[in-house]
Amino acid sequence: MKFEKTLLSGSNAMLILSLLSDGDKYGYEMVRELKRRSENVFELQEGTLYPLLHALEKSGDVKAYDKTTPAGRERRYYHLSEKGAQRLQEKIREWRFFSEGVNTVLGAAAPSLG
Amino acid sequence: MKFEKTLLSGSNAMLILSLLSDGDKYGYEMVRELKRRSENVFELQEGTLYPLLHALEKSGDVKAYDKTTPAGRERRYYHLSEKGAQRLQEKIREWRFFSEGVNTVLGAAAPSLG
DNA sequence: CAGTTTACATCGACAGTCAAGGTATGTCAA
DNA sequence: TTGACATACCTTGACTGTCGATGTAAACTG
Repeated sequence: MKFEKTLLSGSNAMLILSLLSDGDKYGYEMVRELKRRSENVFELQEGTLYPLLHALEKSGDVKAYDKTTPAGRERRYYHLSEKGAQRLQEKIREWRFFSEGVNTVLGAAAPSLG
Repeated sequence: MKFEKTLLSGSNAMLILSLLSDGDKYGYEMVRELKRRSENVFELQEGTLYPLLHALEKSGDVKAYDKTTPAGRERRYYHLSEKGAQRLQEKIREWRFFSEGVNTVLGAAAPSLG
């Protein structure tokens, strides 16, 4: 099933931070992990992810460091900072507030929603 | 409480259609009604609403007609078409699918969400 | 009769996302 | 060893949705 990409707006940062709250990860890994965790609902594009990671790094929500695998492959890992963890909690609150608001409006018009 | 405006992206059309599923309404009315129904969570801007209504009219999801109040005030009412009603149902499905996806990802990282 | 509310509308700017493309290296099978 | 594919990072230009500001005009209110 597909849904409008625009629904995603603003939630990607939250989802990224959420992934990182479970342990340090590198970009490419996040794309797969997000897809896996959401049961294929979300397919984060790299063109969205990398600029987002850079922005999160700049704002201090994540810290980046490089690491090379035994095989010799370079990876850029991201670590959730204390600030980022707080930001995640705030975003989760916002999300719940927002989604409940939507459901309230929908429920008012169509009580059979469930 | 505030939340990122960008979270709204894509959901406004659904909310508008939802309002209209409850009966014909004019623009200005929708702004107040949405605010009321969502318990002040959503404050739809007129600069967002009117272009959106025009787009929905163009796509055939709503039909517009003019009506003058006894007081002499002109109003442009919008009526949800059959096509619009179907579109609303589709958008609601998308929304539920999307929000459940988000909650799944958040839940995986923070099981204490409940 | 001045100020506020109602009512519709447009404009320029901005943020988030995407598709497409670019670079480079490791893996694996023919 | 060559060619295809997966990994891994990144940038660019375009598009969409929203916002804030602003405009216009009529009706209500003190």
